[in-house]
Amino acid sequence: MRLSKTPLGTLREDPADADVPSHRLLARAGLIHKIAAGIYSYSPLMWRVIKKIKNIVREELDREGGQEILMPIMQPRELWEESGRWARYVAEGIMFHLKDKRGTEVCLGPTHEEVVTTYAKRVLHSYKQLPVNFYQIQDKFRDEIRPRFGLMRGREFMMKDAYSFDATSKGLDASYDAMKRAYTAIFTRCGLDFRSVQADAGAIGGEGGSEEFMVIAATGEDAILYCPESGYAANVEKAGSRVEPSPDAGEAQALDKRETPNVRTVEQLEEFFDMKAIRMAKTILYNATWVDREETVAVLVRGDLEVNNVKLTNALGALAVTLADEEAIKKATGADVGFAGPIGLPEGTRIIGDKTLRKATNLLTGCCETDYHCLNVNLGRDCPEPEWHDVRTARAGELSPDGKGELVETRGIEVGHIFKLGTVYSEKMEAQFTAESGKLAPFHMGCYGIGVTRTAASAVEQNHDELGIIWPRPIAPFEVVVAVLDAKKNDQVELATKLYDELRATGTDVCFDDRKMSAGAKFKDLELIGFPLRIVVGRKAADGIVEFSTRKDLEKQEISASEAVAAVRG
RNA sequence: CGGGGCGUGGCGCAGCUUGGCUAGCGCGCUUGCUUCGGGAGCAAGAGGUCGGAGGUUCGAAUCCUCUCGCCCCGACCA
Repeated sequence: MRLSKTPLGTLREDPADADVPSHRLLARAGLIHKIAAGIYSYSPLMWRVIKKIKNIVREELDREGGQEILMPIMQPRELWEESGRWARYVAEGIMFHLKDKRGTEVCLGPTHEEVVTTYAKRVLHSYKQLPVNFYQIQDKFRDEIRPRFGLMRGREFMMKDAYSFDATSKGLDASYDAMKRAYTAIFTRCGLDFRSVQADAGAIGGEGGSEEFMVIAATGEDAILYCPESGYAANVEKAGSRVEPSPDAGEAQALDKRETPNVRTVEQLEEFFDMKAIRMAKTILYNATWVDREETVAVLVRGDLEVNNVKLTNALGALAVTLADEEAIKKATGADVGFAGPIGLPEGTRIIGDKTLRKATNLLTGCCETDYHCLNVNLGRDCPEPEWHDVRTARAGELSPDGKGELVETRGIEVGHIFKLGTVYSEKMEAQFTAESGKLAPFHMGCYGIGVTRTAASAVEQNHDELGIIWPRPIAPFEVVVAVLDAKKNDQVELATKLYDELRATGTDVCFDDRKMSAGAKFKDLELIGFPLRIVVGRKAADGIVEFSTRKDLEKQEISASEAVAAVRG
């Protein structure tokens, strides 16, 4: 490709709406063009990047036995009623849906479990056909509450989604492991620094394990915790840890109500009673939402710890939880904010207790009365026995759940997510096959996603400097650029053209910067776009000398044209 | 959805508070001459319903109302 013939559209200034590096640089380099919030066009060069990522994905999935298919973007409501997800996705406002002129409802697919399960049901009838893994690379649509960060969180984006069908859960384990291998190979080949972590399965649901593949980057939207000693790694939404056990407070003693005027926070209580937070139980009221109802629930967590919303949502089996507002708190406790406690809540209020409090005795808590707290509270004696769950947020510095070392925190961009769905969808949608026993059995399913466009953005997020993008070679728009510095000088043009032709002839992924422009501007453009290797044909062209450099270190080497060819290919 | 901010040639912005004549600046674009290894100089040009609708006024980018869009901060996901 001659760069004189492609619209580069590089910008000298940062676009006003971009603030993370990948968004800023992709836009400045002219690689993406915004059409609406979270909706982009890709330039010819960007499309090459995406195609390269797609090809790596294809090769590695095919290697593990994946078979590429293509499923529709528009999906009928009935299908989503079968799986029971229509209401949830509509309630969460995450799905684009519309009616056709007859009033039939369809959605723009945010994911394809329903469609693929229906397909599998039609074409897979016997255990002899299993296992099988179907995948597609298709645009996905999600009505994100807040699209942002350019390609990081779009409303229309490109995703590879794969679905495995097995006869047994053991088979599913093997299919899942195969995908894990494929994902590891894919992100390694893309040249990314990543880590796989245990994850929450979220709205996709399912009964089995789930892991996310995270590209390590400071601007990542997810916090992850890992243990360098044991290799344990998890999204904070999911992460467990070992914390200092609650101190032994002895046998239960008589409840002791104390006046605590205007003492509302854990810090104030520590001072007022000269007692550590670890001996207290915070009572936090949440408003939880289910498909058909809303309810205020009380959550008890040790004074020195924090509640994890995702764990709480899962514990309740709710769609979502939000902190109760002041009005709701007053209504539920009959007291001012800061005095909620397990004692004195309305009859029937669900109380969730974090497991760290299970054996604790003689706690300090609120008691739903303004300006009072209680000492020697014993859960189950002074209030109904809480439902015990792990609803606590793990933190860096705490011990890994395996006890082998301390947890360290870092941030990551979720580029891949693999799930064991089990039989949830196949049962709901009656997707069955004839097993070896001759009886019908539901498929054991797995589902596996890769954000293709997000992967491209994360590569930029992880590989850039103040001058621009530094594409990893396997996914660069072109691996090599041959640039004529002065496109009006015949000797330069001749040598450069010869080099370009020669490299092309040997199958090198090379483009030719034959644009007539000043040298400085040309360098800036090429550095912004980020081709990994550069051959500059300049004033020494007559002697057959060119300049070779890599985008990464920009160190220039004057070598002969033939040496340059060797350098590129070596 | 709640809170904050912004819509002015392709991009980045000024002008708006205190209405006033042909709406400016930088980048980019076109043409010519010069320049030619780190975003060149000079000259001449092209390009704008000031997001949209309604209103106030002799007069609106500027004031009022409505509306659409975009960005940033909070709960979801690849």
